[in-house]
Amino acid sequence: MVTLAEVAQHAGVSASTVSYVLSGKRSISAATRARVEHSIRQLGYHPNAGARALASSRSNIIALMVPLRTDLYVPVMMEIAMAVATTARGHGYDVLFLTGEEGPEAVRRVTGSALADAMILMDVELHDERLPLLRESRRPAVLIGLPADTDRLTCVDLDFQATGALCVTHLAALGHRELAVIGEAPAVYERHTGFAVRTLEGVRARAGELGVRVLHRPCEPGYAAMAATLARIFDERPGTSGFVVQNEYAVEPLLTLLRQQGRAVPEDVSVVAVCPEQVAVQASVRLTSVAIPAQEMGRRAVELVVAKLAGQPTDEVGLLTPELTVRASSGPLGGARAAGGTAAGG
Amino acid sequence: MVTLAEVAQHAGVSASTVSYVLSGKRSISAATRARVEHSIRQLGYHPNAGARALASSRSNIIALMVPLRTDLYVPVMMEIAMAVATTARGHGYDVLFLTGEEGPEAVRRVTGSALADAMILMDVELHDERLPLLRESRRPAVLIGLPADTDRLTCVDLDFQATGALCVTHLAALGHRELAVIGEAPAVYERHTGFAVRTLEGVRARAGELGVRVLHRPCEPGYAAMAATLARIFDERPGTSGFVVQNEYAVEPLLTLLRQQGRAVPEDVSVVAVCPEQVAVQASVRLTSVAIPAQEMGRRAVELVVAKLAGQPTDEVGLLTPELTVRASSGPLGGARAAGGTAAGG
DNA sequence: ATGAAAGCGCTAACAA
DNA sequence: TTGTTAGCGCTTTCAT
Repeated sequence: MVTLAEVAQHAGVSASTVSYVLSGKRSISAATRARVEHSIRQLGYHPNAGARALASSRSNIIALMVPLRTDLYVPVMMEIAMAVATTARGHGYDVLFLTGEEGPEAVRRVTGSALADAMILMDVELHDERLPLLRESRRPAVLIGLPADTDRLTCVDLDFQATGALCVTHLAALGHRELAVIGEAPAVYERHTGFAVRTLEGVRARAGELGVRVLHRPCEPGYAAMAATLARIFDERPGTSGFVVQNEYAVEPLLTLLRQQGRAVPEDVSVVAVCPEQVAVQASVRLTSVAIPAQEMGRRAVELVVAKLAGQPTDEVGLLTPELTVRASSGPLGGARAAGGTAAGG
Repeated sequence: MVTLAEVAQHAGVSASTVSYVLSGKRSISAATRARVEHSIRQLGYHPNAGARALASSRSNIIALMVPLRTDLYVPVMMEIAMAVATTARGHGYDVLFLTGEEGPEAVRRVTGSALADAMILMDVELHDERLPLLRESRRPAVLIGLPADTDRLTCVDLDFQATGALCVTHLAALGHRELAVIGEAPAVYERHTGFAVRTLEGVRARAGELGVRVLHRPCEPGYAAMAATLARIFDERPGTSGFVVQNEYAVEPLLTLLRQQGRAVPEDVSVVAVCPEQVAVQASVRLTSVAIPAQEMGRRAVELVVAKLAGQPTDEVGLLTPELTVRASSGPLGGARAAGGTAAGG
């Protein structure tokens, strides 16, 4: 293994000079810098990560805790993780991949051993067990998701409350008075996952303001579960004409079932989804949707972490504003069928 | 930060004793061990990762390179990554999450800096640029996927050649003589991804042996692409009655389109998928499928890496035997419709 | 069964 | 602008 000392000798300078060429923490004459850089390249030198971490007490590693659970939509998790990794590399950091498996203990282990300089946590629950440890620790942390108490915590998330409200506003404007929310799997609500709960709050608040009725039904993935859920909804509220779907695994089953029941989308029934753009666009009916900005969330989380590591102050909570894109799955209540008819607005 | 020296002082022993209690590399009297362990717990000591790595030249980190691309089915990548992470933790390793973005350079950087003790690579291409570097490097590496030349390389993968053959055997046994393979996106073949190419080889070889015709069509994700692909297939080979689908994004579009065209599954057309079990079970028709053992692959990769780190010899190539599970999407050619009729075997 | 001490390769004062 | 040097916290020989 090539060491810094060897580079120094090869370039005919002292070790510290090499170190400073690398870190840029003091000015170096052009000639010296050139010689050192040449030696570095020629010898194929890479600084030893452990030694560097020990001497500088900085590992240049950001830990990312991803949920072990599989009831959330996996591509979103992955997209966030990818965005975290690429953004982190752009700032000179590597990413340590931790699963939720270890639980709160992982926080202790990683901060205690100085394995990582900072942490990013995904899938935060409203009353997450890891938060007390995070607050104690003096290492920077950023949450992707919003817990109940954000005191001394930095968070990034889509504004799901606004998202829920936005969906209702859209459907109400089209004349729909009875809405159903197809939600995540029951387990997601049972463990009080922030985004699911907040969406619902947003939906209910806006529905109250606009005087529309809302029925909420969690839903397991798959066709069978969706069929049962849908049957119960129309049983209980036959007049339901608008759906808000926050469950990627339910989107296609819902569309297929509606089709089979002879309910045309969007002529008879409108559907608005909260999902990644790819899902909305590739569905069998192009979906009116609020996109989940997974990349943006990952990117912002890293940028906040990096800012904190640089000692810059950051906001506690950074909520991204939802944007609703109208596609083919929503239209006015009682809108015209097929081509030709110009639908009258609600 | 609590250091080993502080623990030693607190327990009234020397630093080396504490170190040996931690590593178990020499025998310690029960009394001493108890005192040391008590001090460790009381002080909340965690060994400093950097110092440990420097002194032992082992970081206890395994690097995992995941593809940046999004044309492969993401949940499989994630499941592998999760399995790698949890298995690694079980062996005392953490996982560094690298995206393909950096390319071959990442291999150099990670091995050169001693950031990781070993590497696991996903999404290996037949002639992968990273392989020469891996062979040079004296650090253990395991590939998930099978390159063209496996010399001095350890690989884990599903036996996709056998998988392709198995699908054809199943369909041929049911009497189907004209098959179509719905493949991954064109880009996957263009970059010579091993698994896609090998499946096709297996399909063609077995088809040749059994005298059935095969048409292969790559397919972009989404309904529109699938519709076009399907039209071309029936146009070219109207007698097609068996489908092998190796593209998770195409499964549901295919089933929906067949339904819309009035082709019943499995009475008119049989479908066999190569996909994760979850996809097969949750599809609108429960799919006869060969499961992709993502967890098993991740787990085996780590176990191989750990064995190599321990200096144990390992096989070069470990191929998992595919298993075909018969579900509702495949049946005899010209099989009976609906309930009642007992289908005559092919 | 335990201790003492020499590094591991690097960073960052302190000196010049 | 550059060099000298004292650690960073741990592992591991060498002693005892």
